[in-house]
Amino acid sequence: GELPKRPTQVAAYAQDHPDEIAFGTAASIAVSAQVQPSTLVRFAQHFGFDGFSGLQLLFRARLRERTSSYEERLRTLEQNGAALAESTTIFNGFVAAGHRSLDAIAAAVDPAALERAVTILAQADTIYLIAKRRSYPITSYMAYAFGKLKVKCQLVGTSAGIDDDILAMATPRDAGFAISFAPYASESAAQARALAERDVPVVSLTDSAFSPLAACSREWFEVVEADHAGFRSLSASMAFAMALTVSIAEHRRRA
Amino acid sequence: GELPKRPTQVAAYAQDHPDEIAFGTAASIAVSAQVQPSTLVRFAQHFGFDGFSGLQLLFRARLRERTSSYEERLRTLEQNGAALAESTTIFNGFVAAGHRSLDAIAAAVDPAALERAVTILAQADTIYLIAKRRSYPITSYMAYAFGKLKVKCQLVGTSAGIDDDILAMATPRDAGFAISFAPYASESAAQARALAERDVPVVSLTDSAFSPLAACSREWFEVVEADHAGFRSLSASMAFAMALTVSIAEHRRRA
DNA sequence: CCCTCGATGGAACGGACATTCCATATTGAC
DNA sequence: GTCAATATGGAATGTCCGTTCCATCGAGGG
Repeated sequence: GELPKRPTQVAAYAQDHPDEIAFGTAASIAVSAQVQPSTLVRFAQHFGFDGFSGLQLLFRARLRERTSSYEERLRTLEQNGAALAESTTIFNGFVAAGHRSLDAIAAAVDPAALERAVTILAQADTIYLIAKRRSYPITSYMAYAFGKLKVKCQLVGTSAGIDDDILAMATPRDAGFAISFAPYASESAAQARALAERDVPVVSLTDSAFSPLAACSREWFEVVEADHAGFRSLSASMAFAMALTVSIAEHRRRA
Repeated sequence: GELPKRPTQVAAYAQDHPDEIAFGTAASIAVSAQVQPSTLVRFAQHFGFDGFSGLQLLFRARLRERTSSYEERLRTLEQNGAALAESTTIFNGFVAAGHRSLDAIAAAVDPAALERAVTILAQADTIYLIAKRRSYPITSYMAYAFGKLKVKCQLVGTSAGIDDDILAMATPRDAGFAISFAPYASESAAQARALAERDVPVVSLTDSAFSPLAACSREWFEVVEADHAGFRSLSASMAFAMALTVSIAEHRRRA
């Protein structure tokens, strides 16, 4: 609905700074939003609240629910710690690790670099997916998705022996996507380097700047998977891999 | 460090109800924690704050950071909506889908059922992992992890033809773990049912009670993966699979 | 051009709040 | 057992907050 000038100003401020509404005082918010405290009260009353405090309660409740979703749940569970079955503790650990990993990769990925990587791979004739051991499930899912999306790709690392023969067919018009985490499978690094030396562009996903993959890649991305009990969650890598896969398909569809 | 009685009481309350500390007033918190308001002030001052308000500010800041991690980030990004590269939008979508999936599975898994499933699989001689298509990466990672953990398992669905021969070797002393999502690969369902009919206990991960897997499983778990652009994230399934894998290994180690 | 009605700014008010202070209780040492 | 030091409860206090009220402003209609 339409509102007069000041109320509109308040509404906009509330949208942009919900935390401020939740935590601040009417006076402090009034200064920030450049209105009078009385305007805040009138604004709240206009929406059926008794006064500003009522509206503030709503914002606080919303904030409470937000956080109480999984962190709160974990905390509650951890309180009963000893009483919990070991499996549940482990499960919660992996769920939490997944969340943390996703947060980490969301913060780490540079949008511009991602766009460049998508462009490189979208222009490739065939995409060679290189991964061993615990990275393999990721390329395996990518291969499945690429198949659905009608993007030509070759999964490397599946059967013994013929990998290098397959990679030998790659030309500069193709591209490689390599994944390797510490301790880096030397095979993957060698294969990626071999492609790079023959001017086949390589994009990679790894876990540090010291990875051998970083050195031979046109674009590379860092993902630090939070681990639990020594095993990584793969949640973040999966999300990234899927984003890359779908983006490539989209890029091609439009081209 | 050690504290007198009332301060300890306050500390315990603060641990259990951080939101209350953040939002409430000294008076209301005093009632909830069954102490005097003055105790709260003294407690805060004991930790170097000017008064209770200082401590409250800390709790509010903590709450702010929590929520502003990924939800806030998404909101900020979405505001610039059109200006963003398509790849970044897709990437954010998958990260968000991952978070949602993890939240969903955390809420859906029954700890008791998980513990029963772990017990079943831990007692198995060999664990047969059944999955096709987009579920395959999950069992593929499980097979890798089981290998590391020295748990005997057989990955089914990898090479053509010999699957049924491998499954024919399963006895009631073994167990099966099957994953299938809609549209259910009929092969997986048939293989799981075949095991069940020969009294081989089966545990499964699927996405609805109507799944053919649910019918033939001793224990089954529901995971609804949030999707983006038609592709599921697998984040939740991965977390669950890893929890199951590690729990089984732990269970065996102690037995 | 003037009148009316809603919007706005700002001062005044009442209440609730955090804080402080002091009397009392409790603990620990000698 | 006594004393000192610390912890605790509860009332008093001064400040800040949300709210209300009123004067002024501006827009739209007659």
